[in-house]
Amino acid sequence: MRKKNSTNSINEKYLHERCALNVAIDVIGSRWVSQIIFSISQGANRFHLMKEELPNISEQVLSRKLNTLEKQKIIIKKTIPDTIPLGVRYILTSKGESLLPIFESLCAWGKSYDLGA
Amino acid sequence: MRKKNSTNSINEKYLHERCALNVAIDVIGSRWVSQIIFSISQGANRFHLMKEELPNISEQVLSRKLNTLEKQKIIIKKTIPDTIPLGVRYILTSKGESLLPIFESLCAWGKSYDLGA
DNA sequence: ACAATAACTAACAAAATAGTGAGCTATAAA
DNA sequence: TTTATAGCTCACTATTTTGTTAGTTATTGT
Repeated sequence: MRKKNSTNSINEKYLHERCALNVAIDVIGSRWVSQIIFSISQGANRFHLMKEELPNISEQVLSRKLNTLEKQKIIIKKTIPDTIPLGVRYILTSKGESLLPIFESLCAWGKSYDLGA
Repeated sequence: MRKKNSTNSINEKYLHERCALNVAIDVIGSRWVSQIIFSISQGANRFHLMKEELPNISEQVLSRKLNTLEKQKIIIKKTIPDTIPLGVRYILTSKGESLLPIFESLCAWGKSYDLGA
């Protein structure tokens, strides 16, 4: 649980108010998140498919990240009718989709950085 | 100190190898970092100027972030000759500069997200 | 002598994030 | 009846990141 009045929280709030850049970074800046969004965009849009795509993630962590992304309206969770056991599909919202080109820029940046350029 | 063989570290490495996007996110995804880079780009390129720009940051944290950014070759530290006490100026490398347009995209994204669009 | 400034670092504590292992619901197939 | 699948959640520990407090070096101004 987050402490509402820790300096940590206060600073987070300060940065969010200072510039929306910090809001964006708090959304995409934690582990697995960008990879999950990318996986969904590539069709790995169900829990078990993501587990295959990201073999090192634990179910608990995957579940937490998906819940957070849902709260942030980056993804929407839809149950798939008439499936047994009941299936769930995750869909990117337009907000989520609009991150994809930014991910491409970051990826390109990271590649040239890796090469020491 | 980081533990080299924690699952945490192993997963970090896995993600870096998987896609350079994750490298980029590890660079810009921690607190204050984007704001520091932006401040330098705007001319707040000395320790005491950054403290003014970011009144809530502690000196220890600022120092740590600057050292990390230097190791990552995002910034370069230069002493200013003939200043007393000795001044230090931080300069963005081309790698650092090339983050600025990405920050703008993220900022724009964050703004529309804030508005609930 | 003492305070002030610039630019830190060290030792530590607090908070937050990431990961572990078990368990749950429901159905159906072997 | 046990096992399997899908999609989780709970209580917990480990690890990492953030923040706190005090102190350092060197020089000038009072």
